[in-house]
Amino acid sequence: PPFTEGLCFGKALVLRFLSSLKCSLVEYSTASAGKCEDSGAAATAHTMPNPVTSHRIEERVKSIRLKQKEISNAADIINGFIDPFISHLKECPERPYFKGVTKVTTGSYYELVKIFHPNEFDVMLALPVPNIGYTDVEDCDGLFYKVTLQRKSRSFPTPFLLEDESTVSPVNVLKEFRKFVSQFIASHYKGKQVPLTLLVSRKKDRNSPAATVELLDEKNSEIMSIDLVPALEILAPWPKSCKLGEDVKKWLGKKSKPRNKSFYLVAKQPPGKDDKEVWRISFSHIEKEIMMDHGNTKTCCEFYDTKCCRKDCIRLMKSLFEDLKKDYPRQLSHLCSYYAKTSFFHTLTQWNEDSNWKPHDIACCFIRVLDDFIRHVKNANLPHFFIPDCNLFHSLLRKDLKFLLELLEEQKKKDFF
DNA sequence: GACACGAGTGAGGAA
DNA sequence: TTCCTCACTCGTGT
Repeated sequence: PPFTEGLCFGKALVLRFLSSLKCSLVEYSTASAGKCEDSGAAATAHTMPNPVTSHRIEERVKSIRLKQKEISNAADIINGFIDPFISHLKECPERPYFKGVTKVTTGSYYELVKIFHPNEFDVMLALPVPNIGYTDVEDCDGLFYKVTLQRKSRSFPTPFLLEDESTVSPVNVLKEFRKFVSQFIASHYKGKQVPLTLLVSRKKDRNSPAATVELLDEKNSEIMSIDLVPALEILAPWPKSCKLGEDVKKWLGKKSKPRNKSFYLVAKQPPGKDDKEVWRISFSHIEKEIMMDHGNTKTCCEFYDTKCCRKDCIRLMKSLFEDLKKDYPRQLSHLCSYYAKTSFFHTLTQWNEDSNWKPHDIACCFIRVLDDFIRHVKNANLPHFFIPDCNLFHSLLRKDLKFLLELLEEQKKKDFF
């Protein structure tokens, strides 16, 4: 998505991020600090933060982790909604076409990298769709697709099709799904005394592929939300433009082999295009697998002495992003955590050895992850992790990128290096 | 073969 | 380091 305003990664912001660690900022200094160096092929020297800053980063990591008690409460509430919802979805006689859905949990909570509070949940409801064909939309770098039935089928739900009886319509699927969610909430909670109010959100992003269910307390304040995303599950091979590079396969090969080779299409349209009947590709399931099985060796994170700090690094990045967005909500409205995640995956691919991510090196590793993100901004190029030719920064305005680059370089000079 | 259920296991927070 | 809880996988029964 395009940035409509210049980004402001000012010194004050990062100061606030660091000062929230309850310590004063101590400048990074190449004179007083050593260098983080990698023993592997990806070796690039990164300036290492001094011990005080390292300590602050370690404390920050501890403070942003989810609390067990909150997780228990949230799991109670969320599963108390999701499980009956999915059962109802599968059994609803009026909408038999939802019978085959499977639950695919995605997003930061289920990737175990959610920070601060367990208040946002993402669940994809995958509809298997055999015998469909897809063609990519021009000028969208392999991110968006049109979906059609390969042959007419009486079993395929007609409410999901356009008048041509062949085009699978994201607008219709989402409309039907949202209607279903609203009806479920109305019927399931009718007459029951529940401490929370549930409603299908109307406030959020109009182009969201989800039916967002908000859970409100007695004062009508939102305490958590669930994004329910209907998705087409395509069992066919991935589109030509999508792939996992050889370096990724080598790195993940020892720990994990993505088991679910299918891919998903969700009802999200490209920004600035008139055609609404377009699907966006999603690899959330693979992203989750990478996040969970991130190690180069099979034993990574399985024992106390094989722990790594990869997940803590993305948690720190997310907390930095959240702090920035809190201070500049309008200017940073288009800055999304997916950029951090994508850049992080590229860093993991380059620094693939578990020895690069020792827990006591957390500060150094975080700087490395942040540095890599800055480099992507500098080059105005952040390739989608699964679609190498798709630049996620493509739609950003040049002047905004230039402005951002200047700020980041100033940032590096003043605070980090 | 599809589905539901439950035991076993891993991840991560708490003490 | 151990214990506990949640989420997930996989085997078993229907």
